[in-house]
Amino acid sequence: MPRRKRRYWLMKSEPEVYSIEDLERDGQEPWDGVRNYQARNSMRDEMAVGDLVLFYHSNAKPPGVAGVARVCTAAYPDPTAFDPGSDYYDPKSDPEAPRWWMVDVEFVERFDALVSLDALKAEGDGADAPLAGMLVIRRGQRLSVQAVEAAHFAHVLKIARARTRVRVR
DNA sequence: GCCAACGTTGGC
DNA sequence: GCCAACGTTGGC
Repeated sequence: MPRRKRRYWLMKSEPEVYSIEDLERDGQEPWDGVRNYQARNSMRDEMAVGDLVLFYHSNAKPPGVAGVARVCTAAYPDPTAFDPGSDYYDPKSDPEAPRWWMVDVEFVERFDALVSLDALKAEGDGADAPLAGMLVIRRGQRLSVQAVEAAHFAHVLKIARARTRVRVR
């Protein structure tokens, strides 16, 4: 059986809650608390170990991609849904038929400079732009776990690398 | 702090 | 099954 092609993702986190620096420190983190069905479906049905993730800082000044993570577990039921003491408790999620699923992600890299939403938008403006059609730059896009095209993922890395080179020289 | 976008809920 | 009301996200 041919190996499944690696997929690419963008996952949002408010840095005040959990940042790329936190992930760098911790090494690995359970991505619990997602309570949106589309995001749940992505994690439960489409993610696989080894997939790469753009780690996006939302509700930040400025917002943008702060680094890269990697999916490091298969999907499993989100235990916070069963915990009455958790902010993410969902009394309608039954351990026998879990409603909410999650994966763990591990640290890969922290960009030297944030690739800001403005920078993404600047490269996504126009039909032939490198990031044209990227979901995160669309106005009103709230989905916290988004699929990213391989070419878009590569281009975001290219932006980050270009900045590093300038900074380091 | 405002508010556009949009997902969810619940009445019917 | 429609849709108005409501709640949340998240940029600005």
